[in-house]
Amino acid sequence: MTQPSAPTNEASQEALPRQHRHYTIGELARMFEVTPRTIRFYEQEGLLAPRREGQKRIYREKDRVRLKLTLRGKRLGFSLAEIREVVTMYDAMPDGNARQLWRLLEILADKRDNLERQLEDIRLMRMEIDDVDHRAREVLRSLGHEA
Amino acid sequence: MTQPSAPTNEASQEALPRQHRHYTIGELARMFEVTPRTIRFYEQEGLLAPRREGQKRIYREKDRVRLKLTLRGKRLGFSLAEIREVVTMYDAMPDGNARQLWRLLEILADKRDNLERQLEDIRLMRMEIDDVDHRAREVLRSLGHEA
DNA sequence: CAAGCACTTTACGTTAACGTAAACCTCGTC
DNA sequence: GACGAGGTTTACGTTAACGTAAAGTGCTTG
Repeated sequence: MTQPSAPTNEASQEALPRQHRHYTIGELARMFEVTPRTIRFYEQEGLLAPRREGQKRIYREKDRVRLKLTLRGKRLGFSLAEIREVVTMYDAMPDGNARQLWRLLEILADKRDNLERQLEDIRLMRMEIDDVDHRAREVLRSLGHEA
Repeated sequence: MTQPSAPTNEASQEALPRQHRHYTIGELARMFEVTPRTIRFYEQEGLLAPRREGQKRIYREKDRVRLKLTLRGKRLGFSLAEIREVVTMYDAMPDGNARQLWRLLEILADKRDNLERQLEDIRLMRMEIDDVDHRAREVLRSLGHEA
């Protein structure tokens, strides 16, 4: 219904080893179900830095991973600023000075704490949900009996 | 350094069974580390409905629980609108019609899916963090040796 | 009784994270 | 050569979730 044939760039690269693939903004957008606008915005916010081929943005594997991590961070409620802080420090690691590295460890510990609290929150909310679910089914059952 | 004595309302109720306690907006705000403004905002959004005593808002145990659940939901990335949908349906449960109840079950299943994905996200992000942490410590170690 | 604290309403301001629109290139293809 | 599908920049708009400020009410305490 969509692509009759046409060996697109997208398809033609499918067999390549991931490391050497590159992506257009549209491809990435479809992969992660976001809009190109979002991806450009992340670049503007310093989270991505694709190469250019003429005017067009070319994303490499590294960029794809960064986008993936960014979106995961978002789903967990981190702000773009927080995410940027980590990823940029990560990139600056090899030649980073000790102070920066300690700061990074600090941030990481912080994130970890955050995750632990989220785990607890999830556990609790699961219980609540199960409870509400149970009650709702009870009421439905009684409705069925009286009807 | 703060309260020399003064048996405040707050303190005087400390021994009461939870079910009969009531709270001012300021108390709740301190308990959950939010501002009164936030609590009023949640009321405006239909998440809370405290009784009034004259002009002042009086929160009962039920309100406190709702606030707690609301904040937990927020930490997990749910919007106030989503949270409201669940809690209002929960309250309407006893006399709710079947259609509403099915809708509720639907929503709950949805939330559960959401939580499951978050669990996976947390798992993955933990691994990433551990990895970065490890690398950072490695670099620090090497710095120590060369210094 | 003045001061101070906690509460109230009203209303405008702010920030993050994009959405949306306009106006423009640049291909391949019919 | 028109055109449609993708890409680009620039710029203003929008929404959620509050912050903040102003101006007033009511208690209780020195």
